[in-house]
Amino acid sequence: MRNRNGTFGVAVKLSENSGLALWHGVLVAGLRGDLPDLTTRQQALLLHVYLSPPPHTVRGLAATLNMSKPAVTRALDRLGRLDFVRRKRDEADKRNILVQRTVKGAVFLREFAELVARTAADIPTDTAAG
Amino acid sequence: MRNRNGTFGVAVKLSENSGLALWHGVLVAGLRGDLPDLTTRQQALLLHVYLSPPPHTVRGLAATLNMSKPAVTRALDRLGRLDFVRRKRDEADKRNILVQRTVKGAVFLREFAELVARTAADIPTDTAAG
DNA sequence: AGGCTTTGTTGCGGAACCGGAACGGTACCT
DNA sequence: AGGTACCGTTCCGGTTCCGCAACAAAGCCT
Repeated sequence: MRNRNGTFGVAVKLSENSGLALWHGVLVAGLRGDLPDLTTRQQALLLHVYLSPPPHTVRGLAATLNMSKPAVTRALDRLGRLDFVRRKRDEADKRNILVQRTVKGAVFLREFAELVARTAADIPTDTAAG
Repeated sequence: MRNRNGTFGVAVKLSENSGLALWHGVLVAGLRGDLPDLTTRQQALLLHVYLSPPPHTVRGLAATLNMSKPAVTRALDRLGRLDFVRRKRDEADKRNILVQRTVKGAVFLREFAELVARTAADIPTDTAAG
């Protein structure tokens, strides 16, 4: 079965109500936990850097994430302070900044992924087939 | 099969990587769309009101969502301005205010749920069993 | 009635965020 | 070398958010 993004695989089955419940559970668990609370844009940026193929430039991120360049710069500042992401000058074109992953960022995302999976496991499927 | 929350049903199967991909996809789609961008706490509050059984008081919400009372009040102000939620004095104990759902809020949440489901459908399962 | 507790709201200072515009640094082009 | 285009950052003004503390209103209790 071919998915819309062009890859192959079995689609994740998730009914609408389950999706809401999942989102709810993860958000609440996130607020309880001591993880740093990131802005929606910061979250999106972080995930995008880790889940989309490089290279990631400021301008590119701003375009695909639909935010202004200054917003991207500031988000990188914050994520950099948290050591979740790192800036590196592009030696080929020294105007560009390449956003790179870090070990600490990978650890954080793995923990977050476990939180999502754990939350999902607690949600009963209402109409299952989605 | 009994879930941790006490209800019955088949658990949502979601591998860790799929969870991250889902979160990423929804966040990015949300930034692109014209939906009002709510704070993490505002999202959590809204979802909690709609997915958890009433009654919902300010103090109760503050406790379960782990945020200060003023933060709840202001979140209610914003969600109320958006007509996603409504305040109602508790006639039994006039100190309390009961947070109630609205039609517009329900519509918004349904659209959001569809977005989640649609995004999930595009994610190939990597190791399927979660 | 008087005092005490509880509930939600508001004031206040501080911090974070956003977008538009201006800026320095780099690349390209003639 | 000079001019132009592009990239990321910084500056600026305005908005939003947060928590703590103080507050009015309502209940409770003797």
